[in-house]
Amino acid sequence: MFVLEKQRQRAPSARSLQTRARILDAAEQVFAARGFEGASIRDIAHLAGVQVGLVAHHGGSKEDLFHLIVARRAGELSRLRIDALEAARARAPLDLATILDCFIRPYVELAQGGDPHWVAYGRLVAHVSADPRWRDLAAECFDPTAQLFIAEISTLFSDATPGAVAAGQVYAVSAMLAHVHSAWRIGALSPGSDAMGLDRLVTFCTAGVSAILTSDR
Amino acid sequence: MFVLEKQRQRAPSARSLQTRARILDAAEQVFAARGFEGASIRDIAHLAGVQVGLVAHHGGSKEDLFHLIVARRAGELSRLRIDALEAARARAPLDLATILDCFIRPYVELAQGGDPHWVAYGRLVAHVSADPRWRDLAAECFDPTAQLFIAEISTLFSDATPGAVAAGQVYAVSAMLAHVHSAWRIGALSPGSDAMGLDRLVTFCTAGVSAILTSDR
DNA sequence: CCTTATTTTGAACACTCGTTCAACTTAATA
DNA sequence: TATTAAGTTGAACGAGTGTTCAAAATAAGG
Repeated sequence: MFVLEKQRQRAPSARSLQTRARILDAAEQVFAARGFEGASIRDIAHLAGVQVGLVAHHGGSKEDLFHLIVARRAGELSRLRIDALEAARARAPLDLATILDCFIRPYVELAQGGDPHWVAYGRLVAHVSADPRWRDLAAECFDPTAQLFIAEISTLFSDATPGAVAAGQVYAVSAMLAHVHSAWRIGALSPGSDAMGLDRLVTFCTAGVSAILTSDR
Repeated sequence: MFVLEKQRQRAPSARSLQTRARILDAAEQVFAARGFEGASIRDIAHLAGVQVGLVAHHGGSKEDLFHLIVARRAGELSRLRIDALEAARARAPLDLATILDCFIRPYVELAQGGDPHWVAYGRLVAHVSADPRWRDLAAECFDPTAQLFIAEISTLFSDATPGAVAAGQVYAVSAMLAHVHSAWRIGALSPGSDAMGLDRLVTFCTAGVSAILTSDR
């Protein structure tokens, strides 16, 4: 899984870093649009404007590249969620709605926002979450933060089963992904911010999780 | 999309029907396990024990075959859901929990039951629901029944926005799929029936939908 | 500036893919 | 039973796949 790279003897040139970024961005777009199997290295190379061989040079194997892309923005997403949680905690004692809002809102706003990078990354997260093939990758990139929120909820419902809290989190995450991915099913979605739908989603998740955790003891 | 077949002049032989069934069953397994892109006609042919050419003969193009497989059991799933709804209506006036239970329970029990056909079909439904590529197919196979349940919920919450009811349905379906597909994330799942987890799922969905529809007016 | 590590090219390799089809076998119908 | 529609085989087709690599271009470090 992890091979130790040969140590560099020279700093990478600016052009090399730029090319690498173009390849990773292209991979992000293509993986998001077509999924892992549907994406091809040649599509990625073409979108990045480079030769096919360069993709392997900068991204390793196709699986390595996918891993790289998913891990690249996971940290920032986690940071936004945790920052939101800490900011909310500084304002007032945390309740369930606030905790779930801090977890859900950053993802939805990024995935539905104007930045194509994050829109693509949002789809990528959904792919990773849906396919058991990426179980380990999801565990590596997203579980730590999810565990943190689970712990926060557990302190709020101290007599709830750990399994019940975990179930609530999984259901909430699935609803969050459906909110972004299956928006067309719900109705014509106004482009740009859709705070009203987001509030509705948080309402749904809060009530659902609350019902699970108060009936389970 | 639809080409009219040349009219048959002879009844299909028993062997032909048997072969066709083996191919469709094999396709169901392979599509479910690997997704549309990941599945190969050769895998399907090998699992069915036939030559690659026969798959095209009985199933048409790969996309035709996928369509065929998804549509094949959609009717029975719908019938189970609608029968459950009518049986419940005959017992007592319908409430939200009962309506959602009638929609969710047949799918979960089939997808988690002992029949490999339905286990595979459960994964297939998740694939179709997750990928916007199958938007029309999902609309054809699953929307009519979903609309029926949405209408039932709407009569219960007469002053709720249609969009809010639809959102609740989509969130509930996503939680249902996550319950079956991401069971490993929630915890070690006891093999066979898991009625306790199913009740928890219905509790979650009922509370979530109820919260949406009573806060939205 | 020179050396040489690194990046980039361009092409090839060894597959797998979905689809097609002539030839052969099976079996429904008359 | 004879006819012949339908089912089945086995192989090929062209296109596309991820990956590899020698050679050329580039640029960092001495």
